[in-house]
Amino acid sequence: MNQIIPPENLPELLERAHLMAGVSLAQIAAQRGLNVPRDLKRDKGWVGQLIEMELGATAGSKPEQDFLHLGVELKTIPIDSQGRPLETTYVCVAPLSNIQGLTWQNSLVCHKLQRVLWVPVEGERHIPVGERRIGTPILWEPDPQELQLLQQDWEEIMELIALGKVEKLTARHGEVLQLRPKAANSKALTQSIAEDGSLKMTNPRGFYLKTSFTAMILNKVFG
DNA sequence: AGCTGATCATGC
DNA sequence: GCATGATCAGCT
Repeated sequence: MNQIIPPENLPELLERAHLMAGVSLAQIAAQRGLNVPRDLKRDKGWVGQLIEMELGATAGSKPEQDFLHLGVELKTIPIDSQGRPLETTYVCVAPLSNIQGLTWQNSLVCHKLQRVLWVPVEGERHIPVGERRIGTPILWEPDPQELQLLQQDWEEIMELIALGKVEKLTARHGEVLQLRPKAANSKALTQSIAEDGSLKMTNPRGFYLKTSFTAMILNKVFG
């Protein structure tokens, strides 16, 4: 497969992203020589990886921003016909042990969300995957209020994790950031802190942005 | 109808 | 198992 060179600077990345606006996923896939899946049931990350490829993101599973040299994290977000998010947005894995001394400022959530390039994509299931169109990209940096909301939720969630109450945390905690399972299935286990401070095993969790929060981000641009 | 918990693919 | 990319789908 022909590799696309990573963008050298931010304007170049934004130019590439803007050129994709209005284009269908089938068109992009054809350029990349890829088949379009009939649905996303077994290809949940397909859209995101397609957009990554087209923008020249360095593929990989490193816990870092997609464009580290530009300080930009790339997120595709499925939207309905009115431009509202259809799904929450996965941010990163949540640390459940060895978290002493971890602060918001040096957390992975804070680092990844410093600057995000949102690429909206039509996501309603009645639209065939190939016919779904890419929308106008949005470069977002959290404003002080958004940062404060994120930090507050993060600190509240991490505090409960530190106290060994991870099992008591549900997706209902947090205003804008939530903790949910993130694993192959519910049998996956990872180390976490127990209430007595020892270690135990629990299901891995991840941080997700709630749709009400990402809806505000998209609305700041499109109203 | 929206949300929460569960799940799918892939490369170490 | 962990981390990437996320969406699925049953339940409320």
